[in-house]
Amino acid sequence: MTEEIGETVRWGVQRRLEFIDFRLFWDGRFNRRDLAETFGISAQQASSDIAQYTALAPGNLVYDQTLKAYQRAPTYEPKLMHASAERYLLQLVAIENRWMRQEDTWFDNTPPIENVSLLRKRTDARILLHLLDAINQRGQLEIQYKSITGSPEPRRVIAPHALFHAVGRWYVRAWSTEHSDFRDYNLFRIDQAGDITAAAIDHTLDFEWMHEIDLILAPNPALSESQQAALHAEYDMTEGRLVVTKRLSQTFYLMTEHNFDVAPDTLPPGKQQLVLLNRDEVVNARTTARKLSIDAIERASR
Amino acid sequence: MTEEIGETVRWGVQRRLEFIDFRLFWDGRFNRRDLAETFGISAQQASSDIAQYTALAPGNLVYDQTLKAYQRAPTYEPKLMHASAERYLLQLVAIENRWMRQEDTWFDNTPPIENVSLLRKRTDARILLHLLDAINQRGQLEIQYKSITGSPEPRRVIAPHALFHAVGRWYVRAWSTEHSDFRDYNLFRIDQAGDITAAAIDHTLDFEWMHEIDLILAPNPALSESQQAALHAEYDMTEGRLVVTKRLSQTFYLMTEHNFDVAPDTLPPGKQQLVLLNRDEVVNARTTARKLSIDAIERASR
DNA sequence: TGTTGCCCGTCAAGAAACACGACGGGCTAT
DNA sequence: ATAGCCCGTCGTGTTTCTTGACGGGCAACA
Repeated sequence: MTEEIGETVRWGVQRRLEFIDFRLFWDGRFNRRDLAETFGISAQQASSDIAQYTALAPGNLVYDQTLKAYQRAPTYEPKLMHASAERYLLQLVAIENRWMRQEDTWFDNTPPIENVSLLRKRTDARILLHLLDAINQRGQLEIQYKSITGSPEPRRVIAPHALFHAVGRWYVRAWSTEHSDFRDYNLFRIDQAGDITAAAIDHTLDFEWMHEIDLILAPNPALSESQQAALHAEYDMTEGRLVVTKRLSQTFYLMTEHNFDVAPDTLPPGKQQLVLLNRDEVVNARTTARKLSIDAIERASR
Repeated sequence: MTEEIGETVRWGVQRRLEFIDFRLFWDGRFNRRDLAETFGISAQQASSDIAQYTALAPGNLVYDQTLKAYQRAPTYEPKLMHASAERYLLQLVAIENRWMRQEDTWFDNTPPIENVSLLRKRTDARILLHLLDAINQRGQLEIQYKSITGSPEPRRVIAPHALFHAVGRWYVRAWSTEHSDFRDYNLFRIDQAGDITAAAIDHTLDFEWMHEIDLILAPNPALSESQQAALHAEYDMTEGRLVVTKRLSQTFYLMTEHNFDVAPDTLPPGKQQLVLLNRDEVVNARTTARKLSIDAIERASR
């Protein structure tokens, strides 16, 4: 981004030109005052920035004297920002969920937007920090964990090696010294994290994580023709098939999310829009990798 | 953020001090070179920035001559950034999904992180732009829509008034002129958007959207004691209950997401971790609001 | 029909930030 | 021992920005 327009302009100027482009794109209008206030510069400097932007992209904006604001022109073309709808929407959700503050973004009036999911507990940044440090240093640390499987002892020592996001939750993949096993820990359930010490485990022995498999998906044939066609387009399938490559340990979450773990005809087809064609292969590969991993760990510790 | 430390420092300097804080917090280390390159400033200027940061927070960083990098000191306390774990994680997902570029963030080496969900089609930023303009102008526009219900005519004229996110998808709430009805349209399924004209509908007649209801949730009693306790903590319940207020039209998605629309004992309790205690009340309120809305629209159009 | 207020723009002078060049010190690898 | 790369600092000149002053256009108010 910094080098695209000209090497000559400084970083701060570049950001302000980008701001103009951002506002024109999303809001369709902005003020000299907006520019001056969000960046803490004088009105004169803002004027000169606007002049500079106009020189770069003459057909992008028009000053409306009645509205007292610059407006997006019909011939507008984004010049400095690469508009990503997902990024924009993501920021709005982040604002609504109080993950970011509106002042930290460039939005003026946030459009009417809502997030329907249930708000779970916030993840503690310091705990995440400890986990990341442990991953980078290949270390282990003690955590306090509220298990849903009902394990009575909340304190465990784990050696994490990766983070992942599945079904709306964050997990850390880690070696458990108590269970002599690689497991997934829900970040929301970790209450405390202790100091980091050296870990003895080799993470490449986590075969369920290291090995990947192709999941072959298709629209549920119980759906109507047109419904299947809509899914075909939404998931960008080729010839009625969608092949995604995932780590073995992560296939579990995809199967949960899309109800592949429920027997057919138990649920209405609307709740099983996709079917997993090679389900047995996936499940077998997962259990096999688990066995091989346990054997390899056993051999390594001897 | 801009005003917290000192009114005297300029916006650009503030951002660079924030960058130092960011890197110390998440990576635990940074270089003078990192600072100079990400902001396009000279090494000398970077040195002076580091000196300024050190004056603000003396106990936060230590220069390690062997590593040739500044390191996070044990007494580190965040000074300029308000660390939000969710924001951090969100950015990493955005990078992985190509919604943002790594150069646009302040990350050095992104930690091992993955997103397990199926990648759906990208939302076209220009379509989102048209929808937002229509919402702001209270206008209507023609869209091309791939319906999953199998409607044969893909072109519709809608008057949108809000966006929302549910179960991993984005929807627009809009009046449909063909159906004389307020409906939800999946953003992924909108292929084209036409020009905006004036709309004739009053959005306050969308009773299913305007009216809210309390959903009373509890852990599934079929789960074990400790499993219920874990859910209690994760959702921050009080006395075994979680009350969330949602718009009537949005309750549908929560019921889908948490399988409240499946009869009890059909699924294993692990797939119905929460139960909706006032399910009948919610469903009745929804259908009643729909009837009232249709009547009111009919009266208004006479 | 002025008057006020709030936009915008521009010219000129001084302050602040920043770049460039040059120099010195410390560590590591060859 | 030499080279290379990291850090810091002292000058000097350039760019950016601020402050102050002035003028024009539109809308709301008496």
